[in-house]
Parts: sequence; structure tokens; C-alpha cells
Amino acid sequence: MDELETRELGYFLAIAEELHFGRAAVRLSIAQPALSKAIRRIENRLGVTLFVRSSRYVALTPAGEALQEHGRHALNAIGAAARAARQAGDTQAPLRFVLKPGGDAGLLSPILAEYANRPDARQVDILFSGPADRTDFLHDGRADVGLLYAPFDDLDGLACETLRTEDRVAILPSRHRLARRKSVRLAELDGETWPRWKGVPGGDGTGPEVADVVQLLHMITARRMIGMLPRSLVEPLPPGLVCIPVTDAPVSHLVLAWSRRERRARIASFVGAALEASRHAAGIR
Amino acid sequence: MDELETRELGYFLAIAEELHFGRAAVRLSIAQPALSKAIRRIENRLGVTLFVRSSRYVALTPAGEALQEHGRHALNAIGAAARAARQAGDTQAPLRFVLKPGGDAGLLSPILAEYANRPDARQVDILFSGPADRTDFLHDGRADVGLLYAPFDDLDGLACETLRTEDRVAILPSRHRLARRKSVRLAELDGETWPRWKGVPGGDGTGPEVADVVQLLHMITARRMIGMLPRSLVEPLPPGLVCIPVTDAPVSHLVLAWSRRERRARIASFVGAALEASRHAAGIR
DNA sequence: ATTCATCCATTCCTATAGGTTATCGGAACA
DNA sequence: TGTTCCGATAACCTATAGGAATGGATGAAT
Repeated sequence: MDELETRELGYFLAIAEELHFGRAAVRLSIAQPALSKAIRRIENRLGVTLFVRSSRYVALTPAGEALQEHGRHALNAIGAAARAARQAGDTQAPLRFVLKPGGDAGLLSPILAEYANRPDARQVDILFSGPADRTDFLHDGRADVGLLYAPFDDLDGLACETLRTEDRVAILPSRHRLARRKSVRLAELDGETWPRWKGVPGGDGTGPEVADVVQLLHMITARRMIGMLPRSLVEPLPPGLVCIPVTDAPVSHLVLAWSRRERRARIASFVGAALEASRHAAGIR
Repeated sequence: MDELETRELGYFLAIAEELHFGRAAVRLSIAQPALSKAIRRIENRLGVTLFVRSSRYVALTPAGEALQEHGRHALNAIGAAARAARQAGDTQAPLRFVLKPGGDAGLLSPILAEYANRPDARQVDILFSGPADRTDFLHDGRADVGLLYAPFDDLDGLACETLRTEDRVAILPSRHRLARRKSVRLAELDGETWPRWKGVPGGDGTGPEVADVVQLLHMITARRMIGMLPRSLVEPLPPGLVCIPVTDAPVSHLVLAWSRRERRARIASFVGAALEASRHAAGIR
């Protein structure tokens, strides 16, 4: 009936990205006619045209665009399935833990220490990733658990445990009109320039694009914009900046997250250790 | 490298469900040796054993269980991709709208009427589904849009617009000790018997299992349990029951939901019509 | 206009992935 | 110890995916 083979889907996606049969063929290390035939095969089976192709141009049809969108996800899912199987078969496989550099709120080493004490602890590989793609790591199985910030990161399809809840603070230049305040409300920050976060769908400010917290802090110091973040993300605070609690901003959660489809047993011990460590750290403060 | 073919994955899943090569072969309409070879092929490629098989028993290994979980999802995704492509190719394809019988809060016909007025309206197929699987319809592309109740239904991977927000009401037999109250708090309902919702992960009461609202209302009338639902789900209220607002229960949202990967253009008009219709209906009340 | 370069489609051939039937061999059980 | 069940193996077959060469449409260049 449907039967869209993984390989064919990979071929399709390569062409959909290159919009060029020849280049796609090179990338896939096969000959170009094989591609032409494969696409025609898929088109016949699905009963739709995927590409409008003259000898000069290749373009996606609406059906092609739909298949690209859904197909990319499906192919990732296949990859994740294979990875998960391989991983689960190897009981010695290290636990892969993804986080943003500087985004651990000081919890990384307590968590690792606590986990190392567990009888069933295994090696932990730490992966540092860019700002927006830690969720991808979890979804496609490149990592087992990750530290995310809700509601910054998109927790779709992930299960999680909250390690810490924190207010959000506005980060202002120390000369800012509100810099002396004990707290502010969101409405008072209307009209300010906010960052556009690179690659983050919700990060829709009006100001220049920033890729990470360090860049953001530079921009704020330069009085080009202001920012609002969970407090732990900006500690220690660079000179020339102040942070003021925002009373009516939704609280932010530092969460330990993992794929819903992950086998809970593999990571239960780690989750337990992280909760324990964060409780302990909270008690100390 | 990985390359787990769709067909092979289908074979694997069939065996994983049947736990019997012979029966799986029948179900797949192929001969049994083909299955044995396919599984061995996958095992070699992934480098893990998927089944422990004696001549007497077949059982999944941990790796097999992982592959089953992730693989089922991946295969669904492939099916959804194929369906989406077919669907998008056919510009005349009807819009498929899934909802629970009685779960439309009276909005179904206003929505359809409003949508029918739109210049780009197309035929709408209405699908009625059981209590818990409307989300599946949206995820695997059997439906384009659906009416769901948050936080009852799991909105993971779905985009949505809220059509109506409502308090939740406790549904009590009219002789219940709290039946005369104007409102109650959750704590006052402690110790009551709650339903277990069939097939709903969060529906974890202690009482008998119920499959739908009608069953629930019967059970409440028979004083076997009490319930708590969005108000519109129990209107009109059968005799012998009362409903009391629960002040501190999280509000419930009637939402129009669709797959995140859906091409927004296809359904934008319908979403607009639904919002319009629900606003209009709210104004009338 | 004519030629040229580009790039997808077609043709033809071959290797092999994936299927078939027949048979084997181990495990439970009477 | 024979019988039954069930997966693995062996031997063979064929549909098809992929390779190489070629064709043919299209836009650009002179």
C-alpha cells in the first residue's frame, strides 16, 4: 500500500535539499539515473508528482513540500530507532548527557558526583551543544538526558523532572533608568529592545540577533538591548550590568529531560541522582 | 551505516507483536524463512540481538524492546509522511475533522457553517473517534484537525488554538453531602472514588473503569464514584446529578489542534472559521 | 541561427537483495 | 522414543536497484 522505503526517502530528501539531481547523486554516492528512477518510483507509488523538473530547473510541488516536512521527521525517527536499539543492546554503553555550556546552574558536578555513587552508575559522556538543538539531541537519540530550560526550550515529546524553579530577572545596563529598582513588572519593560534568539522560534524580539547568553550580555553592556533570563544563567554577573527580578514573568524551570520513548530503566538512576543532588544543593544555599 | 529499511522494520514489529515467526509470516503474507533471514540481517547491521529464540519460545531482548518502542513510532511517521504527500497532491482532498461524539460543546455546527462561507472552503469529513485516540489520528495523518480537551488530551507535537476556556465542575449525585454547595475545593473531594479512564494514562482513579462520559454519568448516578469534567461535557445534565464548580482545579481548554508538521495553509482557513464561530457563540451566550 | 553546455530521462546490462520450497534439527511432551 | 512444533539452513529463483552510456530538452552565448 504505502511502503515508502527508508532509502528512497533519503534519496528524496537529498534532492529536495539540493534541488539538483546531479549534486544529490554525488552526495549520496550513487549515479544520477538511479535517482531519477527512484523518484519516479516513489511518485508512481504515491500517485503524486513530487518535483516539477525541466532539464533546467528542479522545484518541489506542494506534495513534495509535504513529504519533505514529514519525511525529514520520519527519517530522524528511523535513525533514532536504530540508535536506540544499538544503545540498549550494549549494557556498558555510556549515558550521554547534553547541556548548554554554562547552563548547568552549578549543578553539573554535584549531579555527576551523586550519580557516581550509585551502584548501577555507568560512564557519563557529557555533550555540549549549541543554544537551540539540545532538544534535537534528545529526540534523535544522540543523547539520553539533557538539561533544559522551560519554557525556553520546547519540551514536546519529552518527559522531564524539574530540578530547580527560579524567577526570571531582567538584565539591564547599570545606567538604565530602572537599574536601581528592587523589582519590575513586565509592563514597565514595554518599548525596550529585546533580542532575537538565533534559531529559537519563540525568540522574537525586535533587536539584533544573538546566539548565546555571552553575546546577549555583550549587547546589553553596549546598551543595544535588554534581556530577561533565569537568574542562574547570568551568574556571575559581568561588571556594568544589574539584574532585577521581574515579578510577573512566568517562572522558569531548570529541568532534566529525556525522550518519552526512552526506556525509563536506563536513566532512572541518573534522574534520581540529579533530583537528589539538586535538593541537596538547594538545602546548602 | 544505519539504514534500517521500512519493510524490515515492519517485519520486525510484526514478530515483536506476535512473538511467533510463523504467525507473523502469515500475517505479512510471506514465507517464514524470509522473516528469519530479515531479522538476522537487521541484527547483523545493528550489531545487536533483537530476539532470544529457542525452537520453543521467542522473546524480545532489551535491544528488541527499545527497537519496538521507537520503531513503532518511526513506522507511523513514515506512514504519515506518505499520507501527507498523497493528501497534499490532491488539492480537492477533503479536510478531515476528528472529534469525540458529544465533545463539541455545541460548536460543531457553527464551525461548519462559518467554514462553509469561506471562499476556499472544501468538503469536510467528520470523523468520530473513541476517547483517547484522537491524538493518534492527528499524529499519523488520518485527520487534519481535531477538537481536544487540554489538559485531558496530550497535546504533544500538536499545535492548537483555544476555542473556549471553562472551569471544571464536580459531578455529584444530588444526594451527595456536597450537592448543595455553590462551589468546592479539591481538598474537600479527597477520599472520594474517582474513575479510571480506559486507555488514558493520566486517568488513574481508584474506582471502576469507564470508557466515556455516558458511562461515567451512569456510575455517578449509581453512587459508585464522582467525576470532574469541563462543564460543557456534561450539558445537558441528566436528572439525579448536580454539578458544582471546583474553584481550584486547573481550567480546561477546548482546543482545535493539528499536527505541528501540517502545512499551515491547508487548515488556516478552517482554524480561522473555528475561532470566529467560537467567538460568535461566546457572544451570544 | 547555430552551437554549446547543462542536466534530467531512457536504455540496457548486471549483481544481488529478498523471496520461494524443501529440509533439517532442537525442545517439549506423551 | 516417537511425535509435534517451530525456527534455522540450504538451494534456487527472480524482480529490481544501481551502473555506464546515451539521448533529448532547454537556456545561454556568439
